[in-house]
Amino acid sequence: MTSPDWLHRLNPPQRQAVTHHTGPLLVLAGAGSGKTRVLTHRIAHLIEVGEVRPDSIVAVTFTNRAADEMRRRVDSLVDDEEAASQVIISTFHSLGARLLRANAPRADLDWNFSIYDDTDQRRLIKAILERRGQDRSRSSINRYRRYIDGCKNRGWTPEQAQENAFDAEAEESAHFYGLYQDALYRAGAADFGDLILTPLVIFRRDPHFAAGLSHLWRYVMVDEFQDTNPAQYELLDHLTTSHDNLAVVGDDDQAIYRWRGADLTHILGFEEAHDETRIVKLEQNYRSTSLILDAANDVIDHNDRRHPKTLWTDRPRGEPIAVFTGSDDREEAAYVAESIYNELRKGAQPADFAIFYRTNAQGRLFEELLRQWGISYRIVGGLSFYDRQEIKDLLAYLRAALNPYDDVATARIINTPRRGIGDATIAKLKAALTVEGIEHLQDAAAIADDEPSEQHELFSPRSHNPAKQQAIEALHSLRGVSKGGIVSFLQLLEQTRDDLLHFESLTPVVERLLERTAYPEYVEKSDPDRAEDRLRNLGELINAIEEFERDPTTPALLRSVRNAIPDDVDDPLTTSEASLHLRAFLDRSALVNPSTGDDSAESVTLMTIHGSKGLEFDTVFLVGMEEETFPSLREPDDPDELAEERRLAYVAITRAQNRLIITNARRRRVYGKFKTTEPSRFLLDIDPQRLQLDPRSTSTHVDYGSTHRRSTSRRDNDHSSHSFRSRASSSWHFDQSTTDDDTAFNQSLPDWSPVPESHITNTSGDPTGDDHTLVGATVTHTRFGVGEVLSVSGSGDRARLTIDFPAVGRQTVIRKFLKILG
DNA sequence: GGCACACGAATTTTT
DNA sequence: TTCGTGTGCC
Repeated sequence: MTSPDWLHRLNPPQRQAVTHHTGPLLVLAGAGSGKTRVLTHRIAHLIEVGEVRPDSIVAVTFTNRAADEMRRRVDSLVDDEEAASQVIISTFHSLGARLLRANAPRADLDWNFSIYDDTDQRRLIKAILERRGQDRSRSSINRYRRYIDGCKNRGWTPEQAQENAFDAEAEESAHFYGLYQDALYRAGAADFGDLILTPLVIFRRDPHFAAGLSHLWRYVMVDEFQDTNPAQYELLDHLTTSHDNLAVVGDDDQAIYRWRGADLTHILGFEEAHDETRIVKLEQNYRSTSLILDAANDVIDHNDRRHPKTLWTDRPRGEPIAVFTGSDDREEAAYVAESIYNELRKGAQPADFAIFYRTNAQGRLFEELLRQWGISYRIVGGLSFYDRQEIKDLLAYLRAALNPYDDVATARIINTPRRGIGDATIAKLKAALTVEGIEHLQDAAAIADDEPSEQHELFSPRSHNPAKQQAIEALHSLRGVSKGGIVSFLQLLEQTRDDLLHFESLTPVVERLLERTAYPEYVEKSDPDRAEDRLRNLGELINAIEEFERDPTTPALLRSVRNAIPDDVDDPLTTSEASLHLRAFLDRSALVNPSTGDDSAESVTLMTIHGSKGLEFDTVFLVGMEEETFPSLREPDDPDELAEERRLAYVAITRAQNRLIITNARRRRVYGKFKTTEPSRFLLDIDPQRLQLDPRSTSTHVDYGSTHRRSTSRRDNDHSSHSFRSRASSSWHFDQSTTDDDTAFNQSLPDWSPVPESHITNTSGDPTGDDHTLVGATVTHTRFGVGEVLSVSGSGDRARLTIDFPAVGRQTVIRKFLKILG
């Protein structure tokens, strides 16, 4: 077999990594050094040169986005389409889910087990605390949740947790972990941690099983290896028992998941743990200008305990890093929005821009301001589509139908929409769960629905305990609305199960469910303000299901799920076509969260820094660079925590290809109250030579950048003024050709009203003549409603219209976001 | 049983 | 600011 023609396009170390087929391989890949490139090319090389079976290659990532990206690139790189599709590319969690789905009985799980996300997890913990009469405050729930997750990340079962508990508190927590695990078991459910831990437990118990799997999957690759936690690490160990073909790629400087149990020693000690490890260092950065790279190094240099490496680039020095300090967080956001707006006018593409913040909550303001400037954006991460109330409700119905043991799902929707099952009734149902033979809410509901005589026969002999007897009688005593509600609820689930048996596709099942529950009507009545949005979400869920069923990769997925079920399983709810679809879809919805907003390439990206890892953008705005916000230190004295925040800053900076703009604000609203801030130490770590203060900064804390040292320090004492005087520089987003920006800012900054018109007309570089024909027209806007046009600047789709909306007052909106009624 | 209201608490980061 | 929880009333 000859070398593929793409081999010469790789640099020497990349080529070394790609052509290394067997034995352990550690690729230390600096930011922007072609990490994904190496992984995908190595897969192609294994197939095309090594003549390795494609289905013996497993590539594991941490995020779905990374998995999707890798899939896309492998597909385009490998000539043989069929072969490419057989390579397993998956996140750790999806891989775990897949293993469990195919081997549910080994873990003593029902085929239809549910996957609990952290909301479900919290609800379950709360239910246990409730049952035990313990404190069920949020902090208590979170404490247990953190503890349990921590154990699972370490690969500890409740027994191991007990063994590792060295004080009373830990013992108590470990005990609770056991109770929690029992409850999960009874609910036929696995939480996220179990997706890793349970396969691990199977492997430990049955090494032959693990060995068999490792014979099948002979080439294992791991992306972002620095983020593996001990459980994942052990899982990899089992998967490679019969060989040591483990290729890991990572960068210790980009380890940002310590809080999720990631352990840096895995990558730092890989060489010692694996004999004859081949180490390849990728040190040439192809992404960023040298100045950006230097700034990143300024920040990361403060960390010790790193793999020694020097990242270099032959790219030009590039533009200085712009720094802007707003007088408050709103001004900061306005600055970013305006800067992007100006660049777009000059012909830049929205997709070139990204805004990175430390916490999701910071995104809101940027969202608002971008919308005001008529810039389309998308938010990646944050509350996911599948986290929305209406979506979770509908999925809970499906889960409760598929898995009657799933009490968290059942409890969620037993009275949603309202059907007369109130707190008192639910308390009666829960009270009955203490009786043997009644394990689940749906059992209890069924007893309430039954005739008393039958039940007495069934349960009386066993429950002499008067309290239990009483619990059952309480169920039987239910009458009227409550009883009716229970009857219709059970009927609803039964009908849905029936549909699952009789339909080939999931779509009609869900449509009929929506109809039967009258959920849309419920939304309209209970939440008229947001009804439109929420109904659209429900529509999108149906679309997502349809799309899933149409997806070309779905049949293969379904086949593997179906094949895993032995022939002697004849439960129709497990084997029916629609239920197969449902399980696969639920798994996916639990593990994948799509971005929200305008998802086309035509939008600016907003995300947390964590979400940005692995991505690159022409221009990056790194916002909120203040102490407490970033770094955000829970334990201010914990050096490890600070080191991780520093790596986070490093990740953020190295995402930028050509331009980096760092912003912060002098004061910021936290919980609705203003707090004054200090600049981030990470900003101060950057050599001022590389920075350039944007002259529009209304104030600044310190001397960033030598050019402006004098003028800025003077302004330090000038907190009240919003004007800016220092205009010496021509930073990239400052259009010097405009004449009265000063006035514009002076007018616009003191009050935080929508950006005034004067400002907008000023920034239009080449006025094309305003389209006044629209003045006086009636228009509608999706958010603001109907309004009347007061004035227009510009023409065409991009024209900016100032409109009087009776509902929200005066707003300036881009033409293309409006519908003109006449 | 359901609703409206007031109060208090809370935020990293993601599968 | 926004969320969830608890209270009191119909």
